Amino acid sequence: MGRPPATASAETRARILLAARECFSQFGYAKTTNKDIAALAGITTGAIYHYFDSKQELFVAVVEEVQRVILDELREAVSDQPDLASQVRALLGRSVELHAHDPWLARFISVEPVELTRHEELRGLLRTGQSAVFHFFLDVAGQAERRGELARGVEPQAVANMLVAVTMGLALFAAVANNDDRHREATEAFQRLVESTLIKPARRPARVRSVGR
Amino acid sequence: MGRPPATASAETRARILLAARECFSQFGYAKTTNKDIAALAGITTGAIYHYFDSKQELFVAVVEEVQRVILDELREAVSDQPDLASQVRALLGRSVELHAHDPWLARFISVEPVELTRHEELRGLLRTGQSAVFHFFLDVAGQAERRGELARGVEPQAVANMLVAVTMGLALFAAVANNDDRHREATEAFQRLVESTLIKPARRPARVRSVGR
Amino acid sequence: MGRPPATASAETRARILLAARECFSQFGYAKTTNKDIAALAGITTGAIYHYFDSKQELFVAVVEEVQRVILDELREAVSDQPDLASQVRALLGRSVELHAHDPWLARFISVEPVELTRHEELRGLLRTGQSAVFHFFLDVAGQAERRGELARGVEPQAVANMLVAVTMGLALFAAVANNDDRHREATEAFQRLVESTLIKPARRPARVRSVGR
Amino acid sequence: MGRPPATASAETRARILLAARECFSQFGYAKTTNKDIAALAGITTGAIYHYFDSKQELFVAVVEEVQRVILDELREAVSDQPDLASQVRALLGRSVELHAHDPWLARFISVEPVELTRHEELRGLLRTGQSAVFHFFLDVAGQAERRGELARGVEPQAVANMLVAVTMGLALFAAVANNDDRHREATEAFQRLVESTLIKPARRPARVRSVGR
DNA sequence: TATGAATGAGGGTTCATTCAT
DNA sequence: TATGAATGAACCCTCATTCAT
Repeated sequence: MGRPPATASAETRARILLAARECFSQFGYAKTTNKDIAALAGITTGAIYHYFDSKQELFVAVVEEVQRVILDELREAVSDQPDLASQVRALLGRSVELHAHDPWLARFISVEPVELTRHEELRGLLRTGQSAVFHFFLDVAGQAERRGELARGVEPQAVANMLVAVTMGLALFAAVANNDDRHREATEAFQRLVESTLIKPARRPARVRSVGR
Repeated sequence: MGRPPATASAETRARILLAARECFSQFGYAKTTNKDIAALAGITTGAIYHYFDSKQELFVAVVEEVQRVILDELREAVSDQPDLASQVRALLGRSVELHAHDPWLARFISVEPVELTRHEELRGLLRTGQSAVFHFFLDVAGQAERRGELARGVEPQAVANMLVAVTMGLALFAAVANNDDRHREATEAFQRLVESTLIKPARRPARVRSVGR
Repeated sequence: MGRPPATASAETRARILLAARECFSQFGYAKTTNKDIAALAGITTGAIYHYFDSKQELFVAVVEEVQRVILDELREAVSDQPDLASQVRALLGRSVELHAHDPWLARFISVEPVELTRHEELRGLLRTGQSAVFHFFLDVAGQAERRGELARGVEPQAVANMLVAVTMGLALFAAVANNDDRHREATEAFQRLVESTLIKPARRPARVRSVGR
Repeated sequence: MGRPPATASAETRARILLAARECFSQFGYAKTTNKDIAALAGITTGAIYHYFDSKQELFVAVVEEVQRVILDELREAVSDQPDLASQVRALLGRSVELHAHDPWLARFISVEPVELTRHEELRGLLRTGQSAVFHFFLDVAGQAERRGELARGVEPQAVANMLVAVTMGLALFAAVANNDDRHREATEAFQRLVESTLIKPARRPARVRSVGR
């Protein structure tokens, strides 16, 4: 209030973070140049270094910010949902909204784990774990198990893994298709799968067989 | 197959393609250097240019090769499967096998669409469409619809989209988790979802509501 | 001295000069950054520009200040010494004291001529000549000649050149060895040379031959 | 002989080393740019990296080469000289010749220790010790002691330190004065000091007093 | 007087690409 | 066919300098 420069400064920093998020989402870490980010933020490349020590640090700052926002969204979405199917529906719904409303935010979460896999320098800088989202899904699946919603022999961990994979896959699909409607369609189809209303039950239901080897 | 005297030249070209596939899978297009590829192929960077006009051309050559192989695998996997659930199981099973047997091949299919999105130069060079896999899944879903396996109001396109998304998601998950067992678990969980044996039916099944907005 | 109410401003300026002297001595002109100097002076880089027009001007200000101080020291040291050998001893002794007491001041005089050679921009800005120290030594040698202390055929200029070279060499040595004791040892050895008490006279003294070509 | 490319390559490498030696001597490590070196060597900056991993490695390569050459010169100069005074004369004479014949080589040895002091990154890369020249002088002084040429109480180490300091000082002087004649004059004056023929003995020789503290 | 945000030029370095051999 | 020397553009980053506050 009484400190305009600090305000302006914080605002610039936020603009850089936002621009970086968009560029990294769109082009990936390696292809994004400081010039891209600076141009989008309306500054020059040198100014970035007043706020972040390096491109690497900027990337992890984006990661940490996005993780925080996404986790808040996810947590809020599942609260008050009575069972797993509703929770998943809520999550997917929130995810679709996010994609429509802030594509770069949503896409970033499918970009981030890949970049962290590719660039070990980045992994080392990340203070928060990489697996925050996984733990969230593990929580959700664990609670479902405790409520007796999982079929016999189904491990919560496996469900969490699957949900992580599907979430990333849908985010990736949204990024690649670049089409909100197709994204919603795909999401809805998955939701029906969860609710067993996608595919008509076969006459003689296939016995559960192991997948793979 | 039918040309026994495969020249040394053809062999070198194959080695380059293989090395490129691995590097692109692991590091992405931008971070992979010609030197990386050459080193892995046991040659020098200059030699690459006897076989491919540019790094870009090399990438699309890998794309086309991988698409061919993958589509063959997928087509073979679904043949002789009577219904959608079995087909999906067969696809997923084959996919898990591929990941275990040739990780770089399998991972490449989750890398490729992202790279094509990021680098428009590459998109322009691709002779085959980017959506070969999508069309394959559309076929599968269309046949299921014609067999009456899809619930009322379910569009085959939506199912295809969802299957593409889930497939990419699982491939991504395999790449990121770098753990064949977790990958299989996640895949199996999804398969149970398809077969409605993952989640116990809720007492009063939630009405099908639209997901998202 | 005669202006008691030294303003805070003058004090800041002095701090900058001192910090600059230390940084330039230690890192040289090119490697020293304004930030280094500002940090050591306890201010920010912008403030430097209230006192000096540029890094270059700051450097020459340091040069001029150091030259003044050093020349005062040297002049005071030689006064009241009856002959060349005593004068040299006095000079060297004072020099050793300076190095022990204010290393950065002393080292600066071996740094300064090199920097002026390397950066012609700096040479142009220097108001005082570069050769003040040389002229001082020329004076000393000239007086020795007039007192008949130089051997036949020895030019005072040559003696002055030699003394400049040795002085710089010892200063350089002090900076590099970073060890006051070794510096004193070396200085003392040179002093004995001047007094002909370092090396025992050879039986048949080598005839004076020209050095070099 | 039968390998022209290797020859051309080695020749380019040598040209880079030579250009680097000159630039580092003239401008110092920090101010010398790769562009300077490349231009002088008649190539582009990128080519430097075919031969040296970094500017730092290039610098230490120059150091090691120059040390080798200089030490060979010094060793050859002192061989066959019967006593310390003659050895010093021979060394100084050779040094003057070097300065006249290859200024950059000679000047580099006064630049090198300073740069190593300023840039710790360089120190870490240097495989050979920094003190090769010092050890050489220590040898010379040690032999003189064993021949009984040093006055009572004179440590060979002190003599070596002094000789190193004087040598560096003369090299510095040559670089700064940029005048072969003045350099020779100064060197000759020092040589006469060694031979006690510079200054006439004072009537009452000053007692040997400690210099400094 | 002093700050610190911002600029812009330039430095070291990488790398796809070319080409003589 | 294959090498590896060489180029030149582009990248990340630094830093002297300016200026609004």
